[in-house]
Amino acid sequence: MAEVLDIYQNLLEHFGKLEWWHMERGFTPAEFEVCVGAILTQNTSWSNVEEALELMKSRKLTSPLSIATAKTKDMEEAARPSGFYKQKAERLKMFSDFVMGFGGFRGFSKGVTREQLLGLKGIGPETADSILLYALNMPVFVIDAYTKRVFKRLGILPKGYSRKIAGKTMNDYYAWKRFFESNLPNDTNLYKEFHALIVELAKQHCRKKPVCAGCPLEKGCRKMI
DNA sequence: CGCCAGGGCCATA
DNA sequence: TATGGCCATGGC
Repeated sequence: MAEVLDIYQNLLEHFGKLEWWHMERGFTPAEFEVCVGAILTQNTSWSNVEEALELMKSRKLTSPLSIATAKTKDMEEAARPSGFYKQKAERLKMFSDFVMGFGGFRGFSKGVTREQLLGLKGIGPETADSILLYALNMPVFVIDAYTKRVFKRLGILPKGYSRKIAGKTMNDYYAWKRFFESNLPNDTNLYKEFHALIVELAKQHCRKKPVCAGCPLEKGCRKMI
Protein backbone atom coordinates (compact mmCIF):
# COMPACT_ATOMS: atom_id res chain seq x y z
CA MET A 1 0.00 0.00 0.00
CA ALA A 2 2.75 2.39 0.92
CA GLU A 3 5.21 1.50 -1.79
CA VAL A 4 3.28 2.64 -4.84
CA LEU A 5 2.23 5.85 -3.12
CA ASP A 6 5.87 6.52 -2.21
CA ILE A 7 6.85 6.32 -5.85
CA TYR A 8 4.14 8.81 -6.74
CA GLN A 9 5.37 11.23 -4.11
CA ASN A 10 8.97 10.89 -5.28
CA LEU A 11 7.99 11.60 -8.86
CA LEU A 12 5.81 14.53 -7.86
CA GLU A 13 8.63 15.98 -5.81
CA HIS A 14 11.03 15.68 -8.70
CA PHE A 15 8.93 16.82 -11.65
CA GLY A 16 6.30 18.92 -9.91
CA LYS A 17 2.73 19.01 -11.15
CA LEU A 18 2.50 18.44 -14.90
CA GLU A 19 -1.20 19.14 -15.43
CA TRP A 20 -1.31 17.89 -19.02
CA TRP A 21 -5.02 18.36 -19.39
CA HIS A 22 -4.88 22.11 -18.81
CA MET A 23 -3.85 22.84 -22.37
CA GLU A 24 -6.66 24.30 -24.42
CA ARG A 25 -6.92 24.90 -28.11
CA GLY A 26 -10.37 26.34 -28.45
CA PHE A 27 -12.43 23.15 -28.59
CA THR A 28 -15.93 23.26 -27.14
CA PRO A 29 -16.09 22.24 -24.48
CA ALA A 30 -12.47 21.98 -23.36
CA GLU A 31 -13.18 18.48 -22.04
CA PHE A 32 -14.08 17.37 -25.53
CA GLU A 33 -10.60 18.27 -26.67
CA VAL A 34 -9.26 15.86 -24.05
CA CYS A 35 -11.30 13.08 -25.62
CA VAL A 36 -10.03 13.94 -29.10
CA GLY A 37 -6.47 13.97 -27.83
CA ALA A 38 -6.95 10.58 -26.20
CA ILE A 39 -7.95 9.10 -29.54
CA LEU A 40 -5.30 10.89 -31.59
CA THR A 41 -2.47 9.86 -29.29
CA GLN A 42 -3.01 6.13 -29.71
CA ASN A 43 0.47 4.72 -30.28
CA THR A 44 1.56 8.20 -31.33
CA SER A 45 3.86 10.86 -29.90
CA TRP A 46 2.12 13.89 -28.44
CA SER A 47 3.97 16.35 -30.69
CA ASN A 48 2.28 14.76 -33.69
CA VAL A 49 -1.06 14.99 -31.92
CA GLU A 50 -0.53 18.69 -31.32
CA GLU A 51 -0.09 19.30 -35.03
CA ALA A 52 -3.34 17.51 -35.75
CA LEU A 53 -5.18 19.44 -33.03
CA GLU A 54 -3.98 22.73 -34.51
CA LEU A 55 -5.17 21.70 -37.95
CA MET A 56 -8.54 20.72 -36.51
CA LYS A 57 -8.83 24.06 -34.79
CA SER A 58 -7.96 26.01 -37.94
CA ARG A 59 -10.61 24.03 -39.82
CA LYS A 60 -13.26 24.50 -37.15
CA LEU A 61 -13.39 20.81 -36.33
CA THR A 62 -13.60 21.61 -32.63
CA SER A 63 -16.97 20.35 -31.44
CA PRO A 64 -18.82 17.03 -31.43
CA LEU A 65 -21.32 18.36 -33.96
CA SER A 66 -18.75 19.79 -36.38
CA ILE A 67 -16.71 16.60 -36.37
CA ALA A 68 -19.73 14.31 -36.62
CA THR A 69 -20.97 16.22 -39.66
CA ALA A 70 -17.59 16.91 -41.28
CA LYS A 71 -16.64 15.33 -44.55
CA THR A 72 -14.43 12.29 -44.09
CA LYS A 73 -11.82 13.80 -46.37
CA ASP A 74 -11.58 16.98 -44.31
CA MET A 75 -11.29 15.06 -41.08
CA GLU A 76 -8.59 12.85 -42.55
CA GLU A 77 -6.53 15.83 -43.70
CA ALA A 78 -6.68 17.37 -40.26
CA ALA A 79 -5.79 14.11 -38.51
CA ARG A 80 -2.96 13.27 -40.88
CA PRO A 81 0.04 14.48 -38.83
CA SER A 82 -0.96 12.15 -35.99
CA GLY A 83 -0.48 9.05 -38.13
CA PHE A 84 -3.00 6.25 -38.73
CA TYR A 85 -5.04 9.17 -39.97
CA LYS A 86 -7.76 7.28 -41.82
CA GLN A 87 -8.63 5.15 -38.80
CA LYS A 88 -8.43 8.10 -36.48
CA ALA A 89 -10.65 10.28 -38.67
CA GLU A 90 -13.23 7.50 -38.67
CA ARG A 91 -12.91 6.97 -34.93
CA LEU A 92 -13.26 10.67 -34.19
CA LYS A 93 -16.37 10.90 -36.33
CA MET A 94 -17.94 7.84 -34.74
CA PHE A 95 -17.08 9.05 -31.26
CA SER A 96 -18.49 12.51 -32.00
CA ASP A 97 -21.64 10.98 -33.39
CA PHE A 98 -21.95 8.91 -30.24
CA VAL A 99 -21.59 12.06 -28.13
CA MET A 100 -24.32 13.75 -30.15
CA GLY A 101 -26.53 10.79 -29.36
CA PHE A 102 -26.58 12.15 -25.82
CA GLY A 103 -27.66 15.54 -27.12
CA GLY A 104 -24.15 16.95 -26.78
CA PHE A 105 -21.13 16.72 -24.55
CA ARG A 106 -22.97 17.68 -21.38
CA GLY A 107 -25.39 14.81 -21.70
CA PHE A 108 -22.58 12.49 -22.72
CA SER A 109 -20.55 13.36 -19.63
CA LYS A 110 -23.47 12.68 -17.34
CA GLY A 111 -24.75 9.52 -18.91
CA VAL A 112 -21.93 7.60 -20.56
CA THR A 113 -20.61 4.38 -19.06
CA ARG A 114 -17.27 2.65 -19.44
CA GLU A 115 -18.98 -0.25 -21.17
CA GLN A 116 -20.50 2.07 -23.75
CA LEU A 117 -17.13 3.62 -24.51
CA LEU A 118 -15.55 0.20 -24.90
CA GLY A 119 -18.34 -0.69 -27.29
CA LEU A 120 -17.18 1.94 -29.76
CA LYS A 121 -14.82 0.82 -32.48
CA GLY A 122 -11.43 2.35 -31.84
CA ILE A 123 -11.95 2.91 -28.13
CA GLY A 124 -10.02 0.30 -26.14
CA PRO A 125 -9.41 0.10 -22.40
CA GLU A 126 -6.70 2.74 -22.23
CA THR A 127 -8.50 5.30 -24.35
CA ALA A 128 -11.74 4.71 -22.45
CA ASP A 129 -10.03 5.16 -19.11
CA SER A 130 -8.20 8.27 -20.34
CA ILE A 131 -11.53 9.80 -21.31
CA LEU A 132 -13.13 8.83 -17.99
CA LEU A 133 -10.23 10.17 -15.95
CA TYR A 134 -9.05 13.28 -17.79
CA ALA A 135 -12.26 14.45 -19.45
CA LEU A 136 -14.96 13.23 -17.06
CA ASN A 137 -12.94 13.42 -13.83
CA MET A 138 -13.72 9.90 -12.70
CA PRO A 139 -11.29 8.03 -10.42
CA VAL A 140 -10.09 5.33 -12.82
CA PHE A 141 -6.40 4.58 -13.24
CA VAL A 142 -5.00 4.61 -16.76
CA ILE A 143 -2.57 1.86 -17.71
CA ASP A 144 -0.31 2.27 -20.69
CA ALA A 145 2.82 0.64 -22.05
CA TYR A 146 5.00 3.04 -20.07
CA THR A 147 3.32 2.19 -16.80
CA LYS A 148 3.90 -1.51 -17.25
CA ARG A 149 7.47 -1.02 -18.41
CA VAL A 150 8.46 1.28 -15.57
CA PHE A 151 6.89 -0.79 -12.82
CA LYS A 152 8.18 -4.05 -14.19
CA ARG A 153 11.65 -2.54 -13.99
CA LEU A 154 10.90 -1.45 -10.47
CA GLY A 155 10.12 -5.07 -9.76
CA ILE A 156 6.56 -4.18 -8.88
CA LEU A 157 3.95 -6.41 -10.46
CA PRO A 158 0.29 -7.04 -9.71
CA LYS A 159 0.38 -10.09 -7.49
CA GLY A 160 -1.58 -13.07 -8.56
CA TYR A 161 -2.41 -11.56 -11.89
CA SER A 162 0.79 -12.10 -13.77
CA ARG A 163 2.04 -15.31 -15.24
CA LYS A 164 4.92 -16.47 -17.33
CA ILE A 165 4.46 -17.79 -20.79
CA ALA A 166 7.42 -18.97 -22.82
CA GLY A 167 9.72 -17.25 -20.38
CA LYS A 168 7.96 -13.91 -20.76
CA THR A 169 5.80 -12.41 -18.07
CA MET A 170 2.41 -11.56 -19.49
CA ASN A 171 0.28 -9.02 -17.70
CA ASP A 172 -3.13 -7.90 -18.79
CA TYR A 173 -4.61 -4.45 -18.57
CA TYR A 174 -7.12 -5.15 -15.83
CA ALA A 175 -4.64 -6.80 -13.53
CA TRP A 176 -2.54 -3.65 -13.60
CA LYS A 177 -5.56 -1.39 -13.31
CA ARG A 178 -6.86 -3.17 -10.23
CA PHE A 179 -3.40 -3.22 -8.75
CA PHE A 180 -3.03 0.56 -8.86
CA GLU A 181 -6.60 1.32 -7.89
CA SER A 182 -6.39 -0.95 -4.86
CA ASN A 183 -3.01 0.37 -3.74
CA LEU A 184 -3.77 4.08 -4.03
CA PRO A 185 -6.32 6.37 -2.40
CA ASN A 186 -9.40 6.87 -4.57
CA ASP A 187 -8.30 10.28 -5.76
CA THR A 188 -9.02 11.51 -9.28
CA ASN A 189 -6.40 14.22 -9.19
CA LEU A 190 -3.76 11.83 -7.90
CA TYR A 191 -4.55 9.39 -10.70
CA LYS A 192 -4.22 12.14 -13.27
CA GLU A 193 -0.88 13.34 -11.98
CA PHE A 194 0.55 9.90 -11.38
CA HIS A 195 -0.11 8.71 -14.90
CA ALA A 196 1.42 11.87 -16.33
CA LEU A 197 4.45 11.56 -14.08
CA ILE A 198 5.01 7.94 -15.09
CA VAL A 199 4.94 8.92 -18.75
CA GLU A 200 7.34 11.78 -18.11
CA LEU A 201 9.76 9.50 -16.29
CA ALA A 202 9.56 6.81 -18.93
CA LYS A 203 10.08 9.23 -21.81
CA GLN A 204 13.24 10.62 -20.26
CA HIS A 205 14.70 7.46 -18.81
CA CYS A 206 14.37 3.74 -18.47
CA ARG A 207 14.35 3.46 -22.24
CA LYS A 208 16.73 0.66 -22.91
CA LYS A 209 18.27 -0.16 -19.60
CA PRO A 210 17.12 -2.77 -17.12
CA VAL A 211 17.30 -0.22 -14.32
CA CYS A 212 17.26 3.55 -14.27
CA ALA A 213 20.98 4.29 -14.26
CA GLY A 214 21.23 8.01 -14.86
CA CYS A 215 17.64 8.60 -13.94
CA PRO A 216 17.02 12.21 -12.82
CA LEU A 217 15.58 10.92 -9.59
CA GLU A 218 19.12 9.82 -8.82
CA LYS A 219 19.15 8.60 -5.25
CA GLY A 220 15.40 8.63 -4.96
CA CYS A 221 14.95 6.58 -8.07
CA ARG A 222 17.64 4.09 -7.19
CA LYS A 223 16.22 3.77 -3.74
CA MET A 224 12.79 3.11 -5.03
CA ILE A 225 14.12 0.89 -7.75
C1' DC B 1 19.18 4.03 -41.98
C1' DG B 2 16.21 1.82 -38.05
C1' DC B 3 13.46 2.42 -34.06
C1' DC B 4 9.61 4.09 -31.69
C1' DA B 5 5.56 6.85 -30.19
C1' DG B 6 0.53 8.31 -24.03
C1' DG B 7 -3.31 1.47 -28.92
C1' DG B 8 -6.70 -1.14 -30.99
C1' DC B 9 -8.73 -4.16 -34.55
C1' DC B 10 -8.81 -8.33 -36.76
C1' DA B 11 -7.58 -13.00 -38.43
C1' DT B 12 -5.78 -17.07 -36.77
C1' DA B 13 -4.99 -21.26 -33.83
C1' DT C 1 -7.10 -16.56 -24.66
C1' DA C 2 -3.17 -14.70 -26.96
C1' DT C 3 -0.23 -13.82 -30.70
C1' DG C 4 1.12 -11.42 -35.14
C1' DG C 5 0.13 -8.18 -38.88
C1' DC C 6 -1.53 -3.96 -39.77
C1' DC C 7 -2.40 1.02 -39.52
C1' DA C 8 1.30 5.92 -40.84
C1' DT C 9 3.40 10.30 -39.63
C1' DG C 10 7.37 12.65 -37.61
C1' DG C 11 11.49 12.95 -34.35
C1' DC C 12 15.90 11.35 -33.30
